[in-house]
Amino acid sequence: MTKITIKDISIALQVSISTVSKALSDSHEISESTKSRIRDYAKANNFSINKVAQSLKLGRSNTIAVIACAINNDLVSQILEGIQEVAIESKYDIIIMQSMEDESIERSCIEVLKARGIDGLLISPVSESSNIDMLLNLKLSKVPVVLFDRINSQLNTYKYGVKNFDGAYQATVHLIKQGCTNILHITGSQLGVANERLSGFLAALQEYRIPFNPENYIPCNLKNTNTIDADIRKALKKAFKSKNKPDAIFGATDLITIRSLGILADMNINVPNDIAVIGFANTKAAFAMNPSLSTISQPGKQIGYLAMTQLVKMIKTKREIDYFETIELDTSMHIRKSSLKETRI
Amino acid sequence: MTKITIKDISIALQVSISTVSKALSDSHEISESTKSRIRDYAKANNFSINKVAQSLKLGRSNTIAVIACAINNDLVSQILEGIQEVAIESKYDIIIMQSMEDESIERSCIEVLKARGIDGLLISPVSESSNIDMLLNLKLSKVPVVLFDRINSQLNTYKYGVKNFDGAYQATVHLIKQGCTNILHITGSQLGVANERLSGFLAALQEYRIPFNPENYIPCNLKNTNTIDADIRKALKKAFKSKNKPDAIFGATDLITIRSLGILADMNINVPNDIAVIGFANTKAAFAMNPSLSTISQPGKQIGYLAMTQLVKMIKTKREIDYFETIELDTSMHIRKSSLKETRI
DNA sequence: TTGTACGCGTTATCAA
DNA sequence: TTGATAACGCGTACAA
Repeated sequence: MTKITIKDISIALQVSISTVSKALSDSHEISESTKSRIRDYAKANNFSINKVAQSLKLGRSNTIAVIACAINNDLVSQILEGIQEVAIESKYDIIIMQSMEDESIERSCIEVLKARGIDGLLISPVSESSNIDMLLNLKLSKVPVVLFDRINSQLNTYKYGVKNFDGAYQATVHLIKQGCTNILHITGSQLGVANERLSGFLAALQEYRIPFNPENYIPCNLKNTNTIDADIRKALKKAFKSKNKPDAIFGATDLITIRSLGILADMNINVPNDIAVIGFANTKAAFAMNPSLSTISQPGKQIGYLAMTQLVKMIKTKREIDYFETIELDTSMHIRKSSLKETRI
Repeated sequence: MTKITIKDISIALQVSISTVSKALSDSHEISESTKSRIRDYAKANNFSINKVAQSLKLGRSNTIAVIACAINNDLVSQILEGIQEVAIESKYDIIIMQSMEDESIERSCIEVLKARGIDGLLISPVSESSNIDMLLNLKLSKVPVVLFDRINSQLNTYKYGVKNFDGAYQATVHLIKQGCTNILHITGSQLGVANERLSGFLAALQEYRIPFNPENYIPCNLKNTNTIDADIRKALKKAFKSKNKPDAIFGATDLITIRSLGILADMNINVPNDIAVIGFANTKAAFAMNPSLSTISQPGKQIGYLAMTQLVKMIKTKREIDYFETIELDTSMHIRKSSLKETRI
């Protein structure tokens, strides 16, 4: 048994190819009787339409693509959930790809997708300027592009992310209100959202008249867990050797914050009493940490939902769009045990 | 600027379409001079070939698809890494989809992929018998299918997973050697790999002449974290109220084990002294738990690598294959603090 | 070395 | 209500 086409059906049923085509798309031009004959035969021989030919003919594929830097984190999976929800309602197929934080992989993803004729692209770019040319080219080819999460790209289009400044500010204020005055900010050296989070952190310090010690700014190499761990461990060792020991950590990402917690446990440093910990994180395991991890979390599913909804809208209104918005949603703070000084309970 | 085709190039350069086609695929039939003229023009106008038309013509798409039940877990992301590695060398594009543990979503994924003309499919099926008909149909349409992770499907093809029995056996023996005799096995009610893991668990008990208390078998509803948490919490409460309290937990999955750890912390039950914990898990955060989580982990990347390599091989040798293997790799045990009774240190 | 002509499977236009 | 035909963009015999 091999693939069967509408031509095969037309021969078997002694009708024309166009009749079959119309019947299968439930055209009003075809009588109910022939429609059902054709449908029955199609089902019986489990015919499935050749979408490749269909795409070629129609000039659209009913497919959108998502390019994320990595899909092995909770924020991205939550975003994908939101995207899928819209996709199912709106009957779009989704292609998921990961750029692995690498501009050249990102480039080849975009190339492949362009060649494959997607109807729209959702992307969280590797960096501020990565593959701008390609994305621009897509836009010019009438393929709408919407950004999510990493919304610092120079590309002019719709962007969906969160208020990184505010989230960082709130987290820092929370720590300060716990009595912390010597807060480490562990972050990434080349992270798109790092600047805003740093700004929020600094703003909170300033607000409460807490001097900022440049040594407390700790950028890590986010390449992999080994480099992250090494950088964190080194910084913590140094910090705890100094005269005025740190009393809190504000982590800029999921991974940074979680690894910090593990390293502290390994160093036998008590959290939250010796040092409080809070950080940006969407992990579902925050609750399962010990102490349970306080987090600033992002409305991942909603980001995906909104971004995809906008993309679909742009696909359907083919008209050229020159007006764009950047939507920054609120983060939410989840205070658990890791940032609650026990004297305060 | 809109999309440009080889026809456009042929007109601009005053050559025939076929010359352009041949030139772009570096045919020896075309002179170097025309080749470079054509290539230059193509690059200058950032031409990208229409893969839809190409697929239609060639009858293949140079694309393989991966269907996982969910991509928000470390095992799956590691498997995807392995797959991507092979894909990059062998120049295949990858489409990733998730079935969300739902047979009907799985079905529509397969339908879409079949219609879209993929060259091969890697799938971790929702259940033992889910969509067997569709997968069989794909195979009969000469689209090779390779299974990974959930290799209990009735489909007859290559399958790549791990020795679940052995992994469970080792974990249980480890607990027994720590002095545990009243071990809870928390698992999933409808999990493809659950039976083998249960068997390994029971075999270890029998080996060490430890009677099995049926109450210690705790199947959870894996639908979401709420149902999992509720089931675990209920079971733990009950177990700790009984005369002979449990002294260990062997968790069947990532999520189960991690949630158990969190719930225990929440119940103020000391791990590992009150109760030791070990479980199947590939999470990178095991280290960051407190106590750090002992795990049985799977060689995810290798599973992906091998499965994809086999798939590519099957795609290239178009010949009908009727001989298949099931490859079960070794798991590895990582003993951390959660399963080490302190009296033993 | 280059060009002509056909077909992949589908939809759409127009005629019957 | 149905059918013949052209076209989507590309690759490939075959002819020149």
